[in-house]
Amino acid sequence: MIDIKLLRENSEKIMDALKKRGVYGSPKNREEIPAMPDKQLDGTLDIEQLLELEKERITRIKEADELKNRRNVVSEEIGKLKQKKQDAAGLIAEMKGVSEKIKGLDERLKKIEEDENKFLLIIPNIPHESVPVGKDETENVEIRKWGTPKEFDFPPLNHWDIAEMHGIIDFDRAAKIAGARFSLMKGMGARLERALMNFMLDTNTSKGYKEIFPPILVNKESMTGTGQLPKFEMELFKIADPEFYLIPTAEVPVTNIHRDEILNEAELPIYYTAYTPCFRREAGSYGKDTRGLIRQHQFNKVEIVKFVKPENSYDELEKLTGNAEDILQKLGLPYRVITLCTGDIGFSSAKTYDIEVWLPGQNRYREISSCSNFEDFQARRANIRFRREGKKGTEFVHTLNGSSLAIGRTVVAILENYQQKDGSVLIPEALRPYMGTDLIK
RNA sequence: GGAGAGGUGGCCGAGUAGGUCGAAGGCAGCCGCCUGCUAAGCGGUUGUGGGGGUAAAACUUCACCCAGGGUUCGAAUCCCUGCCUCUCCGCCA
Repeated sequence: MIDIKLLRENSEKIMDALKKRGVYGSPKNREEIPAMPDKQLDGTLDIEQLLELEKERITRIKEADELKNRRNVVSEEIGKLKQKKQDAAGLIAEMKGVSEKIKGLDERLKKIEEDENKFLLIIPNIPHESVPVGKDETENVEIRKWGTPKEFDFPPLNHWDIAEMHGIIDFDRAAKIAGARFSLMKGMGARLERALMNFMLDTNTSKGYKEIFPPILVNKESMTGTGQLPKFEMELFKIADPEFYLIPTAEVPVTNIHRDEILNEAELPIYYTAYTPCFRREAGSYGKDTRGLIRQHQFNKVEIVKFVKPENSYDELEKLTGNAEDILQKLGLPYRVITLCTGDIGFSSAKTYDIEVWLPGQNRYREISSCSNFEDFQARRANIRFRREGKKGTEFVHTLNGSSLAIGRTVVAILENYQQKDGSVLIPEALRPYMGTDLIK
């Protein structure tokens, strides 16, 4: 959520920044940027209208506060009169009218605040100045590469062919049990999934991340806190009765650990790592990645989440991205890091690096991790603050998170990168203690 | 699922025949004083959010005693709903 005060004082700047990500901010801007993609456009977003509401809010607060003050003073008088057994009927009658007015003003105020909130909750974050301006994923910028894609002296197979060969992933039966976009891991496949989970958690905890195992069903407040709601309900699985949402990433429960809390400066930074299953509707992705493990309704992921002081958050983003890269390096998987441009960055993020792993079966890089700095966007929504030593008042923390890594896609990368001519799959050195073998054959 | 108890400030804990309660008291914290050090002691101070005000403060006002409604001139105190916690019984991984 962006700061209404900031918006009040810098509305032009903010609308300019939003334009870079393809969000109009005001209907009059619409013609100025006709070439932008429409995925983030929202006809209801009108910041000028919001500012009008905000003006009225301030006026109504003044009116209501004045009346409330009068009521407080007079009510006290009435109390005194009554104690002295004196008549207060006139004052009571007057206050009856005052209370009616207050009620009306408070109702209007409540409506204004609700409307403002609806607006604010669907305005995306402002991109950081270092984020390249661009309209969509074609304008993302590669910033570094690690490793070299292996040259095969045979045509490399897709991971689903390799998996089928060894009977370690059973998509047909998964479809029978649940449906499309589910997988059934068996034998060494199941073991690989578990080995990766432990390897990633161990690697992260050895770097000072505290291990968390959170709820994977969460309430609406948590989903709103991290930014999934209200705008992206269609992408979530929801349980109707009682109402719960299945998390699409551990980011949600783990960031919400400190919702509505005031932390001490000395506690920061806080580093968490968590394994969870993740659930996504993948609405609108029909026809994309229909085979294999790449796009599933349920997948496993190890996530890292940070709560930091504002002045450190961009350093922390670099470190966090480096931690995710380290997992890939330890596994010997070639990858590249890209900076998402303003048109491709996520709703809540101020800056995002995607890490893409090389997949020989697809002959291209595919996203395996996404590392973001949300600055105070989530903290403001979730009301996560801290108090500086010796200073009064509070500030919002900055939150960050990144996958380290998506486990299903890591399985894909290992199967495809480590396949051998005879169909067997070598296990990366770092994983052997967890697998108890060096080869899937 | 059945039967009860309860949710007050960083913590503990008063406060129910509604009236001057943002809330007694204690602890912890902070600032002074004092004792050659420490402890004890003395005085003061210490919440969050919104509005006004200011260069920034000071200052001022409104709201907040789980949340949301209601009754009333006036509610931490009364009524309703929800959420959460705890105890007992049943059931259960």
